[in-house]
Amino acid sequence: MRAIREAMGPMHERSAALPAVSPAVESLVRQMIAQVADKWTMLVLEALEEHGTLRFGEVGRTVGGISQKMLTKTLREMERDGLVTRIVHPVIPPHVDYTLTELGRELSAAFCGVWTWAETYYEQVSAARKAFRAREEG
Amino acid sequence: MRAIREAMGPMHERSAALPAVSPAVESLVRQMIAQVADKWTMLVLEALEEHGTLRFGEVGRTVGGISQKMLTKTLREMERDGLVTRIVHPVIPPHVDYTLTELGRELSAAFCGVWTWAETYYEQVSAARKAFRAREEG
DNA sequence: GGCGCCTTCTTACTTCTGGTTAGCATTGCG
DNA sequence: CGCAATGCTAACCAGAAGTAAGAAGGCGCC
Repeated sequence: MRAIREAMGPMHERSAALPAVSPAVESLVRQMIAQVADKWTMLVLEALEEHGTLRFGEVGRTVGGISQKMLTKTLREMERDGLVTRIVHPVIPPHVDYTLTELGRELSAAFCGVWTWAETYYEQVSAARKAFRAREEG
Repeated sequence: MRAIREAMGPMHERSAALPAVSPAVESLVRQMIAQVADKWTMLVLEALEEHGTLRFGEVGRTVGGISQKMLTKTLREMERDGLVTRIVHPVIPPHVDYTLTELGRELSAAFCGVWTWAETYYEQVSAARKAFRAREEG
């Protein structure tokens, strides 16, 4: 994710003609989008939204297919951004609970539209994909 | 993105207890999310939504900070998934126009919530980030 | 006529992210 | 004793993304 190209690298220097919002806000929002528009973040968000509070391993199993490393990293970043609270119960074996914050629930709600879109249009998308393949092969 | 771990690799094999939807649909939707929840896809989507039809270079400048390689790849995938139409005017120098399809506009609308979230809460997020840094350093 | 420009896209080469595997810490249980 | 359970880290490696350069080909400039 690399902090949105820390100086807006190649491809010219951004068109000067942007909508209304201030460039600073625009840049911040883009940073957030870049960090939040991550596969694992979305999946973890949905898992926690659906099940309430989950332990580390439960999040992993619910999300499915995520490595411990990425799960740790994703949850850390989400905690850092105030999307989840992380409660460590100092027992052996370790027990850590993750819960969405209000901010996290809001974001989850915002992503809801994307989930709905995916569920609504996945047939159209796979049709488009098939047509595309046929077009380029034929 | 790797097609949602082509066999749901590590971290056990998904919890058997999932909501209502069929596992096949669930998996397909996850694939789509994984491919569509990409930083560049979101940014390109927004650029095209906002400006209507754009040429290759214009998309790049509007998005800002994207390499030509990734722009080509992203637009190709979006075309393949039926999100944009790609119209090549066979002139020299080359001239290629990109426009959102109805499907793309729907997706853009779905992402609108995320943009709104980001604009609404970026102050809270940066506050949370600052607090987190203070907490872990102090 | 030769040179270079324009724009989109491709092709090496390099850097960085993410996955895999192994290990640590610490208590209880067989 | 030794091993399972749980959250997390470290080392290593494949694959993804960034960088830079080139190709195509008609047109303007000298």
